[in-house]
Amino acid sequence: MSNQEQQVGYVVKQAQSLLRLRMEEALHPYALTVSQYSCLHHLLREPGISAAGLARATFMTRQSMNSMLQQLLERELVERPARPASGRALPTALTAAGVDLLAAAQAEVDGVERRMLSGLSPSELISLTHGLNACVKALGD
Amino acid sequence: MSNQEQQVGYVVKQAQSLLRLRMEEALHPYALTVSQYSCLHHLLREPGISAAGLARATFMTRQSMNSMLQQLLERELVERPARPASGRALPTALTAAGVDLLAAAQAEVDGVERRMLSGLSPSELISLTHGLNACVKALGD
DNA sequence: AATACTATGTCAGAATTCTTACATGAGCAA
DNA sequence: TTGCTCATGTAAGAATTCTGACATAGTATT
Repeated sequence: MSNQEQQVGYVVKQAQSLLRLRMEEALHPYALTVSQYSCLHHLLREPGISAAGLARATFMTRQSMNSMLQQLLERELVERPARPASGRALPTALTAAGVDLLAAAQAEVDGVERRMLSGLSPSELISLTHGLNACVKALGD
Repeated sequence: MSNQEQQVGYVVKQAQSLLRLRMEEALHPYALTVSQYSCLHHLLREPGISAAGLARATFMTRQSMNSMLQQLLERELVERPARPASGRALPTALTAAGVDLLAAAQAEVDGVERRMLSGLSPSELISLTHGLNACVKALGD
């Protein structure tokens, strides 16, 4: 293997790709994509968020998010009011079915994350998180 | 911000998304997508590789890679023989123009990577790489 | 030799996501 | 008030990537 591929950027991409693959496998029984799971996951923690805010939190465009929310609405996993109370933002939240499905799916995804970190000591995990956050900060505008 | 989002998986995704965004910006003047750049980058280090091997190295399907190679062939940045010498694999390599474009683009991308790592000490960088590689290993089959 | 298995390339179509564009509502300043 | 700016939602279309399927070539197995 070429040592150029050991550049940090490549390893970040490799880790993210593999994590996504394992998450896809874990979420398959629940008929959820990783993007859909991320959406539900964030909705549990920030109910009433707008689609645009949700898109920012999950690194998508607001157009893609609205497209995805349509599917989740049809499956009755999320709900939105027909009209905004004020402004244009439509506050989105999980339904009871959405909460239940998320809970089941999250148990699987948590297992994937535990597997990912299984080779790291607590101090190594702290170093990893610290390093990644430093990368995010340095790349932020 | 919810502390659940501080899970390592989320930070990995955040770092990768931001890195991709900065790379897109850096590559825009060269009319290269990040995927195309990754392809050219790997071709420099492993000339004669098959499209399927290239796909594995860049985390895509071989169908997508062949689709992308068509564009790079039309731009005469890469070249492939019309018929395989043996077997089915078509060995792919950079053209002189591909080497030149890659060199210019890589200078920009290297700057992005330096920026990403600018807040890390040498030992922190080693810890980060070590942690990411441990994640990859643990998630591998 | 005959068969099975694996890897590669390719085709067709679907799914996802993005880009571009426009309309609407809120806040702010002149 | 009027105009400007920003954020949100939405629509239409393009671009990218994936899934499923099939044919071919090499290799291994029986």
